[in-house]
Amino acid sequence: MTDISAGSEVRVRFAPSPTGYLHVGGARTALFNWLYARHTGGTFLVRIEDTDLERSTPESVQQILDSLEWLGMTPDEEVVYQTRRAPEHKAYVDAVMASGHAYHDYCPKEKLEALREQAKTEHRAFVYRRGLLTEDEIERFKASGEPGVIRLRAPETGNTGYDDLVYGRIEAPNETIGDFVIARADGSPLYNFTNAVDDMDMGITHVCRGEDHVSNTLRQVLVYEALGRPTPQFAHLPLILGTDKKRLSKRHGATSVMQFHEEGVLPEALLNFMALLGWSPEGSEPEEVMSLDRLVEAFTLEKVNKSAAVFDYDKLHWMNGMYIRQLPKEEIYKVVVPALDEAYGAAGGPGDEPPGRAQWLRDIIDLEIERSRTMKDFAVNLDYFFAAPTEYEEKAAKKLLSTQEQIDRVRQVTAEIDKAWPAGAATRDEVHDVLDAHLRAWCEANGVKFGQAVHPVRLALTGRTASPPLFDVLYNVGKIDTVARLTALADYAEKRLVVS
RNA sequence: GCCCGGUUCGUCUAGCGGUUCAGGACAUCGCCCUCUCACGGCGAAGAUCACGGGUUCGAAUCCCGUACCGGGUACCA
Repeated sequence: MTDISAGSEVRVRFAPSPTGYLHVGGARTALFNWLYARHTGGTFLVRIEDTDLERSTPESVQQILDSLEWLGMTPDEEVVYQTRRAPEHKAYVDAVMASGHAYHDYCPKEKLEALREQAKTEHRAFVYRRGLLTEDEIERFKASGEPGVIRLRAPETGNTGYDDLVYGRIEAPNETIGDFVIARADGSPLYNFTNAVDDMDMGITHVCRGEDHVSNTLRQVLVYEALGRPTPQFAHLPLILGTDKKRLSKRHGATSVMQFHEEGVLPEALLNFMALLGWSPEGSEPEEVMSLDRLVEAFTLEKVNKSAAVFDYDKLHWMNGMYIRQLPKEEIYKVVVPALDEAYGAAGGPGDEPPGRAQWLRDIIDLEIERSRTMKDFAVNLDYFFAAPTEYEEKAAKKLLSTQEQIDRVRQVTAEIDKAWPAGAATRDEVHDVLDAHLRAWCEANGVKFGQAVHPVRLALTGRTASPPLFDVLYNVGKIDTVARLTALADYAEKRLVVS
């Protein structure tokens, strides 16, 4: 077995089968291929493995391509579709038949089943070999009209192996491999054959894929050998698991790339996070938040791990928050303004008051940037700017508004805010500073703790106990609404008092 | 069953025979900042390096075995 000559230009490929959307496992595989290509100045290709007609769909193809594009990993050459390469596949099957490395096999499924069962009870590996059937049997099966499959004739002694760039030497005795099927009875070729043959024709130098393909790689090495062709380098990547250490699936949360998109995860953050699943940069000082350029620069196959990694949504969201805070504000507005429009329409806002709704939207978005972990958080957390709260956090209401004294103070604070609010077109800072100073002075004079005065205001305006700095919220809610909301809270609290 | 892998804090990981009674990050908890939350800063807790044998003056690091987990063993990919 020979390897593709070192030094030639790197060509890698991502080869998904279009039987569903692109999930994080596939996306991580694509990313490692893409990073490796960029790091080495090589070429990144995509091949759609759609030979399973039963399960492949054009929708899946489109979804996978869309997802890759969203992540910014577009192929450097035209996408290859396996089903369009049927003539080439047939030529290779013919070649391997002609050279005696493959043969027709007429063994019916029932007999195979029986053989498998028997092997199991004898604690042996089941391996199919030419010669399992007598000439008589072959003739009889042939005559029955049952179409035969084509099997590759595998060596019976010695070992087959290869050097995995991640796992090291992988080797198995040939007596455990057996003659495997390379083409169905209808002539259509199977994965282990097409995969190897297409990689040859595409000039792939490095096959980088999930760890679930390690065992099959041995079979593919046999295909290369049967064809007398050098093998590419192989690098297998550890699997990605869910929190229960089982293979990541829908019940763990989002698994499809587009689902992360919809949930407001930024592509850069997803990429960064996925890169750290099974890989870490060389060097003594640890890096976690890494730009795409930095990832490309630092990425090597040598630093890929062998063991499976659990997908941690918390850490992804933390990292996404980091990326949101790094984003230029304009980028955030571009996404969040339309999201707010969609969620709330023309509700709320400053009306015709200067500086106008567009600026108002930007102002309130600014308030949530350091508080958001996904792009979706904005619309959820800014709701009170678009409509007065309809309910108040129960625990806070009980604590802050259970005595007449407390309620009276809310009314006093309301009056003070109303009185102190700067007239005319004051800026946010002016409003903030003036109200802050006035209320503090009032608290001082009346022996009220600042927090005591301010907490009910927050509850009145937002319905919650947590929000951006209160006077910034006030500014964007506006004087009239602020007073109205405070009055509403006091009325509500009084009603509760009477009832109880 | 057989073949092939994997196993360091809850999670992602650093570590590639001695400078590590194991470092960082997320999550958790505490303190600071502070009108709350968040951001930021500081700190705490958290790993007998799956287990058992070797090799060695010395092992998370090398070797063997066991356990557990995963993959393959298809006319799926």
